[in-house]
Amino acid sequence: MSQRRAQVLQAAIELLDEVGLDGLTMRLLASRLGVRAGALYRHYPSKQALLDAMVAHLVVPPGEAVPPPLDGPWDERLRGLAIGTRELMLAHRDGARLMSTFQNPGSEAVAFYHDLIATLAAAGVPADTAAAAVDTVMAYVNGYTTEEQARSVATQPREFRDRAFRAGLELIIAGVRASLP
Amino acid sequence: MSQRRAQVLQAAIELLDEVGLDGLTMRLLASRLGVRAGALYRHYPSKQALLDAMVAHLVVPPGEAVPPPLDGPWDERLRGLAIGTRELMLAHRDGARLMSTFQNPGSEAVAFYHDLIATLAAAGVPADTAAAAVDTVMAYVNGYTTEEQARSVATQPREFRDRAFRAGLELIIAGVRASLP
DNA sequence: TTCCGACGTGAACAACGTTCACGTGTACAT
DNA sequence: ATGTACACGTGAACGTTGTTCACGTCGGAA
Repeated sequence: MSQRRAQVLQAAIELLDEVGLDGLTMRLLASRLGVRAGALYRHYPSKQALLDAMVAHLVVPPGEAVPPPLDGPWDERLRGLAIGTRELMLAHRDGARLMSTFQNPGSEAVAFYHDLIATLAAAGVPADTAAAAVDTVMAYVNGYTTEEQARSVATQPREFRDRAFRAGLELIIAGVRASLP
Repeated sequence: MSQRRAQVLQAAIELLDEVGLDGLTMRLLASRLGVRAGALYRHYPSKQALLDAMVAHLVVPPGEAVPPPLDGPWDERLRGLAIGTRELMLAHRDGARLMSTFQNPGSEAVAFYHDLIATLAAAGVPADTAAAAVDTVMAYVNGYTTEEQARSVATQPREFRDRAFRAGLELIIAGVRASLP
């Protein structure tokens, strides 16, 4: 990766936290780099490509271990997936909306999914229920966090929102547990 | 409501299904009505106001009874809320995204929520769990349907997606049931 | 020295939401 | 019949957006 390319990416992420996704303009980003808008297209072919790069960079922070535990009981892994994903989204302004602009799941994430589903199945969860559980948790995380960040500047304190999120998550996990023999 | 105002609203909804939310332009909508873009501002003060009116019109289709049953067992009511909301979103292209541009919950919806929470509580669900259950279901419906509609032109047939949605929903309901004494 | 590649400029293009002074026509009251 | 009020639409513009492109500049390698 080109040196300058990385600087553009870095500046874009910083600017996102300052002005939000709607305020993130090619011209504003360029001016932050002391440059005109057209110059950015030397490094990224389009704004969408830049947004994709931002997602990829935030999802896999370099030099950081994979957050969710790769072993352990199925419910802890499911919890780790949900909490870790939400943490990732909350780490930056409009993080959830930004993530939803990205569709390529990435082979690493896909592998993690399959492994997680296999773990659930090994714990006795019916095969179709295991897949449904992972999808359900992801849909819930996405829906909850998107709405949470859309409600402008946090009407409720973080602790409250954490508790509500955990409550819903435990509800789903309890549902999965109920499907065990 | 002015006659013309209703025609603009009607045309906007039809155009939404043809070109999607991103293609829904004031100029295109105006040309569909045989008019210039500026004329639309006689009827709606802004595009956002028009989008809000579209949501309000779609959420409460005139001359149609309230879809979710107002009585019955708590799990059927929860199911009705989830399925009905998803049905509403799927009724039009980009329906989920359109709904999420609207934030005023509307007093009617709020009343329905409180009534539903009371029903859950009456059935023995702990008070905080009841509120969490409704929030969780709504977050799930939003997350699932948004992702479903974002995946361009339905990679999977409707029947499959219905089954997957129901599976996740039943998972949450089972989780609520597990909290009963 | 020459050449090449990375980088940036400046001006433009099309499209967007929005505004505004200015025209219509229709209906109702005088 | 005349005047007036109102609903509706025009046409042109403004500022902003993403994007393109011919043209520069500058440093290092051949």
